[in-house]
Amino acid sequence: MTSENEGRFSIGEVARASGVKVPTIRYYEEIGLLPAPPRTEGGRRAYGESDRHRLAFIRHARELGFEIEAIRTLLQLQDRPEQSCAVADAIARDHLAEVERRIASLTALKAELARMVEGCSHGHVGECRVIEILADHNECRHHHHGAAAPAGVGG
Amino acid sequence: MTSENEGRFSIGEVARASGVKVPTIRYYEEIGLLPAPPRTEGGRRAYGESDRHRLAFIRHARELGFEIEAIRTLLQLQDRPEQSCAVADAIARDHLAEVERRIASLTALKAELARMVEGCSHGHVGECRVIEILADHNECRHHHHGAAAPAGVGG
DNA sequence: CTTGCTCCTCTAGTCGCTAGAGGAATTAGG
DNA sequence: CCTAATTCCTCTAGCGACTAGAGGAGCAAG
Repeated sequence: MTSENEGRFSIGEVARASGVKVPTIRYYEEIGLLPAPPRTEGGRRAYGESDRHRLAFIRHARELGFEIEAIRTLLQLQDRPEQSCAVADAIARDHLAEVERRIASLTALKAELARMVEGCSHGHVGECRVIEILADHNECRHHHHGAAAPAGVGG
Repeated sequence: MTSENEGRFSIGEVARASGVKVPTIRYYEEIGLLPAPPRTEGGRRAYGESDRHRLAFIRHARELGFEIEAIRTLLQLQDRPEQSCAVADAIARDHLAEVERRIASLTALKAELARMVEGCSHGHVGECRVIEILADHNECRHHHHGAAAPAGVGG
C-alpha cells in the first residue's frame, strides 16, 4: 500500500513524528519491513502518508514487544482486510502468554533478589547473603522451571 | 582461586552438572569469566572442584538475570571475602530495581494485550481490534513512560 | 578395527538495533 | 554568491550473550 506516495516527508521528519530513530528506519527498510520510498533528485528518501502510518504501526507493535517477524505478519494482514483475523489473534495471544510467563518469572526473581538484599548484613563479603545465595543454589526456594526469553520491551 | 585444580572433570561433565552448555562454558573461558583449566595430554579441558563451584555461581547469577559484567564483579568480590559487601549489595539492589521496573512495564503491556485479544471479534482483519489498536496509538491507554531494558532471564 | 561419542578450534550467525567513517546535499545566514 | 551548519547518504563494524556448524582429532566399547 505504498500507492499514493507523494513523498513529502524526509526521513528526519518521519523519525521525529514516529519516535523511531533515523538509522532504525533505514534498518526497517533494509529488512523489508518498510517499503523503499521514492527518492528526491538528490537521492534522499521521500516518504508519504502511508509510510508514516506503517511506521507508527511498527513502532507501536515494537513497544508492545512484538518481534519483527510477528510484525511482518501483522503488516501483511493489515494490507488484506478481508482475511480472517485468526492469525492476528493467535499472534497477540501467544505474545500475551509470553508476557505472562515473563512476569511470573520476574516476580519469582524479584522475591529472591529481595531476600538477598534484605539478608545482607552490610558487613564484609565473607558473610554476605548476596554472595552466599549466588554461590549455593540450595539456599534459594526458586526451583527453576524455565524462565523468560531474551527479548525485552522497547523504550 | 583455581589453586588445587586436579582436573578431574571433562567439559561435558561440568556442563551436565551445572546445566550450562558446553559452548557456553568455552565462551565464559574466552571472555575471562572462568579461568582456563589445565588440559589433558590429548588437549582436553580438565576441570577441578573450584571451577565447578565458580560455574554454579555464574549459572545461578545468570538465572537471576545478572549481566556478565555484574557477575565478573561479584566473582571478584567472592574471591576476597574480607572486603566490604557494599558493592555486592549495590549490584543486587540495582538489579532488583531493574527487575521491578521490568515487571511494571510488562504488567502494563499485559493489560493492553489482554484488551486487544478480548476485543477481537474473530471476524476478519477489517474490523480486528488487534490490528486496529496496533495501527492507532490513540486507541490505547498506555501512554508510554519508557519501558524495560533488552536483557531477559536466562533459561 | 570400526563405530560412535565427545572433544577441539574456528568462523559466522542470531536479534534489533547502534555507532562511526567519510562524503554529498540541502538550508540558513551573511 | 559563499560559507557554515545541518541533514542526509552508504557502508562497515559492534553490542550482549550466546548458538550453530564445519572440519577434524581423541577415546572407549564392542
